[in-house]
Amino acid sequence: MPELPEVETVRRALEIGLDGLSVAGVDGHPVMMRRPLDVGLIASRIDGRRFTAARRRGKYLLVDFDGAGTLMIHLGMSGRLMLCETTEPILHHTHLTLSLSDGRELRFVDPRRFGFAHWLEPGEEDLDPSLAGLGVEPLDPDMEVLLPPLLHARRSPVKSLILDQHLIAGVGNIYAAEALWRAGIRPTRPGCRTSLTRLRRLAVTTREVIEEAVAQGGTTIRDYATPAGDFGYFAVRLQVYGKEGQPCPRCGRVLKDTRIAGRITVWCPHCQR
DNA sequence: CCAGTATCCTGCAGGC
DNA sequence: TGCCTGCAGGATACTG
Repeated sequence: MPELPEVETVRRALEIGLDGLSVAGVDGHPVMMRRPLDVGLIASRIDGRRFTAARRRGKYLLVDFDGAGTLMIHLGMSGRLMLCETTEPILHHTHLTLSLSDGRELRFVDPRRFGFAHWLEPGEEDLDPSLAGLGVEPLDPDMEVLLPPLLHARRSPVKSLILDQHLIAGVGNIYAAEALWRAGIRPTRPGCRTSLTRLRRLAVTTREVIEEAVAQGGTTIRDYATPAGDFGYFAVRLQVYGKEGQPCPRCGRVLKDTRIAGRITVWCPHCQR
C-alpha cells in the first residue's frame, strides 16, 4: 500500500499525535507476518515508556521509546496505523494495540500481513539487514547526483531499478509510473541504454513527484488513511497510474499497460521512449 | 554479482 | 446469488 509519501504522512501524524505520551499497556497476539510479531518482547520493552521520536527511512517507520530502543514498522501492502479512541470499533486483523497515557490507542492493522512490527534494541538499527541495505533517500539533495550512475550500470528496465530499495529507498509502483511519465522515459528501457542526462531528468522527476505527494498527504487508492483516518489527496494529481486505456494528459494518445517484474506499469508509448 | 520469477496473505472486483 | 480467477500501494528467497 504505502510508499514514501504515505509513510512520511503517517510519521508526521505520529510525531504530533504521540508527543509527550507514554505506553500504558500492550495488547495483541503472536502472528506470522513478514517478520514474526513478538508481542511479548515488544510489551516488555515499551510498557510504561515515553515516545521520544518518530523517524522514517525509505518505507520503514522507526518509533523511539525513551532510550529503551526502537519499534520498526513496515506497512507492507495493506498495513495501517490508527490513532483512535478505545470506543472505536476494532477492525479485523488488528495485530497490535498500544494503550496510550491519554486514554487513546495506537493500533496496527494489516489484513495481508506483508508488513511487520519488529523491536530493535539500542544499536541494532545499523545492523538490521533491511535498513542497512537501503539506497539513497529521494529527498536527499545528493540523490540527483548519486542515482543516475547507479541506474546506468544496470541492464534491468529502469522501472525495476527505481523500485529497487537498494538503489533508491521509498519509491513504489505508483510514483515509479508517474516519475517515468514525467521524465518521458519508457519503463522497459534498460538502465544502461538510458543516457545519464535522461537518468538525471528521472532523478529530478522522482524527487518532484515524491515531494508533491508528501505535500498532499500521500495517495489513497483504496484504503490508505492517516492514523487519524484522513485520506491522501495526491490521487487527483495522478497522470498515468491506474489510467490505462485513457488518453495521455500530454499527447492525448491511449495509455498502455505492461507488466514489468510482475508489476503493472502504465505508460504512454508516444511520450515515453 | 546480476536478473528474473515465485511466494507470502486477505479482500475485492469482474466474469460466467 | 455464488463460485472462480486474477489482481492489489511490497520485499525476499530462490533459480539460472
